[in-house]
Amino acid sequence: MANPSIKEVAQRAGVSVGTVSNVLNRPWIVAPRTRQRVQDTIRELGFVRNEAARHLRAGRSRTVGLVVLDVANPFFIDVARGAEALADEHDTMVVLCNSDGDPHREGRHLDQLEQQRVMGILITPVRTDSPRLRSLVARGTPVVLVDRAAAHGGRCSVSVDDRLGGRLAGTHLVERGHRRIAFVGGPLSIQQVADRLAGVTAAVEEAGGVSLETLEMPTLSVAAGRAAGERIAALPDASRPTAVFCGNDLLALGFLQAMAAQGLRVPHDMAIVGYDDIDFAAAAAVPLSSVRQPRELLGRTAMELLQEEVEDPGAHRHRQVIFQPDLVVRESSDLTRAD
Amino acid sequence: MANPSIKEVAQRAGVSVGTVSNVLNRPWIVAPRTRQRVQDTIRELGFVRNEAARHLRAGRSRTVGLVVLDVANPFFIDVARGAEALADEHDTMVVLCNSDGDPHREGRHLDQLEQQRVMGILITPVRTDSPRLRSLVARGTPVVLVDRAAAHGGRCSVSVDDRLGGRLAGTHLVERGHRRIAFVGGPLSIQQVADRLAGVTAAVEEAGGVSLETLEMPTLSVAAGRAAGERIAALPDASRPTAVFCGNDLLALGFLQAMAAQGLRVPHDMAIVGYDDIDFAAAAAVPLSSVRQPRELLGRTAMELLQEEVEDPGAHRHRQVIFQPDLVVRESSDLTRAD
DNA sequence: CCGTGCTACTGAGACGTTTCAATTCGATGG
DNA sequence: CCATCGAATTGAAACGTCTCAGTAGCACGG
Repeated sequence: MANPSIKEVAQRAGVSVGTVSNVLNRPWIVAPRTRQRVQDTIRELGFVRNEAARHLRAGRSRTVGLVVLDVANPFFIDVARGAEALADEHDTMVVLCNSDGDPHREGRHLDQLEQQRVMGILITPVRTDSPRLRSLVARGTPVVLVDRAAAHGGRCSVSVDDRLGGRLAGTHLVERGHRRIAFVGGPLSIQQVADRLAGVTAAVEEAGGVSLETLEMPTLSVAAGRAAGERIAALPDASRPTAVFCGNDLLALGFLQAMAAQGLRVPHDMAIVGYDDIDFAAAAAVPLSSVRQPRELLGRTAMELLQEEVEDPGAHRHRQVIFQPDLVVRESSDLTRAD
Repeated sequence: MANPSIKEVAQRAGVSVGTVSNVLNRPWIVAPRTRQRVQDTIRELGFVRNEAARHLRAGRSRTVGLVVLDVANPFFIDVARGAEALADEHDTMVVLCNSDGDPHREGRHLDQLEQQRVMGILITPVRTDSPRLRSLVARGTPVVLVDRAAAHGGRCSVSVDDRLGGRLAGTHLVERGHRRIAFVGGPLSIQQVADRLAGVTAAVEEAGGVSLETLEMPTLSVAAGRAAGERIAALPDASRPTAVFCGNDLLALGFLQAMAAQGLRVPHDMAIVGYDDIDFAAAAAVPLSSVRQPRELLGRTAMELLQEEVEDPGAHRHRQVIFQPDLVVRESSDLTRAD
């Protein structure tokens, strides 16, 4: 009635369970006649392998967990696509988990994934070095950090040079003549955000005579960007920055909306540079300048490192891959393109 | 060394495996002293439950599969969030799978999910009634259709009245005086798209004296929308439609970009109405009018129906829940709001 | 006809958990 | 002191698969 097992297939086909298993896993060692008979029976009975049993037997599953900070951010979706593309080639499944920037949620997902004995975990952690993550690794689950460099050599990581990204944005704005710049970021406890700030700070300091003020928002969302925009728009003209560098594109989009709502023109009254260069950045009210990251490549490379580690843990040496971002200048920070 | 099992915990704590299992699952029946001792041992050894074994024993997993047409579409991400919110309350995990509109990919995901013996599957199927899905149900995996009404009473479904949505958009454009309207849609094999077209068609026919032309694109993506926009922009002024209704917001955003690139003003030269009202619609170059669907509620309700079915299959009666969409008018179709 | 070597197949054991009937152990009451 | 009872604990079976040592059968050469 319910799902037939390998045993029932064996019985019906008149062979042993071992033979059915062989048909499934190493068909070439089974005589063609037998193989055919078993395959027919499988179809007839509608037999479906029980992954849980395989998994229990094998000790490890064929699943990889991917824990991201925000599924609503298309940046992470692209990272996931990259990871999944490679996973497909390895007959592996990717489970996407959303921590939403909450360490507690992150912990819950890690628990679940560890209980599932996943092959490994790709994660953009909420905090840099949680003990939870450390114990995970200690107990034998390979972890690859995504979009964040590993502090120690204890694990692999794939990241983008966020300091450089911040510097690119800062230098660009300084070169366009801005002397009052604001940085709108998410919580500085997120390493990427802190690094981007450090980058823009360095660029500004080198330039000299340029002020940089920081607005730390609780999240990296469109709503937070809108709130930040409203606060900045409320400043008197004289003290209001003329350019803003946002910690990611969601913030930038929100900020842009606020500018429109408050009647400030972009880029005339306010230049904006975002981060990530998500697809929607180019489609915004005013096309957004943004620091581009190789999103899919990030995910794909992380999965590559993980597969490498899983396939030969002995030979594997942890590596820190760091990509370079580049700046895409569009209308939001370029007066020459504006009407 | 490796992950300790319940057996090693039992040994170390000087109890039987049954007792450890009881501490884990029904702690109240274990004497406090023993319970404490076992819990200490668990912590000491870093014991982590093996979900595969539980699952094998239990016969079914605590996971639900959610198969969507396009993860890059924020609409489905919101649906997923709604589903996950409820899943959390039931201590259930959601696995998000992306069919990308490809029946083959969809089939692969369904195979994987069935092998995992998931509790159930929430799916926006590529085609209306695939045999693959039917056999899944026949073999005992509960399926709830999402964003699509079930043709027969054989399963639950949660959907939005797409015909009504199309009608709202059509009526709106007709009322604004448009007499040449275009529908830009994804493949009409997708039921939602066909229904939206049917709705707008009905609205146009009722109005009389209004022409509707259809442009069927291969996908519901920003790129496809851009391509559609370029084709329509290339038409001579006299025969070019003055308004377009796009099958979803991604198409609409792409279409909007093409208008800007070709020098056509929105809404003056071309009015645009999208579908889904994703968050980015409001942040577009010209804020998009769009037909809004209760995205999270869609996911949450689907999960509710599934849980209901799983918890008491006997008492469960399949239901078709249908929500009403509504139209959000913004600048892209409203001359009075444009500068 | 026997030994050898091969191919094809068999069957038991193990993976880690849950469950449940069976057992042990004290305490209580007669 | 024995019978009884309840609480606490035990131990084995079962879930479905894979693996591996073993067996059967056959062909071939000597």
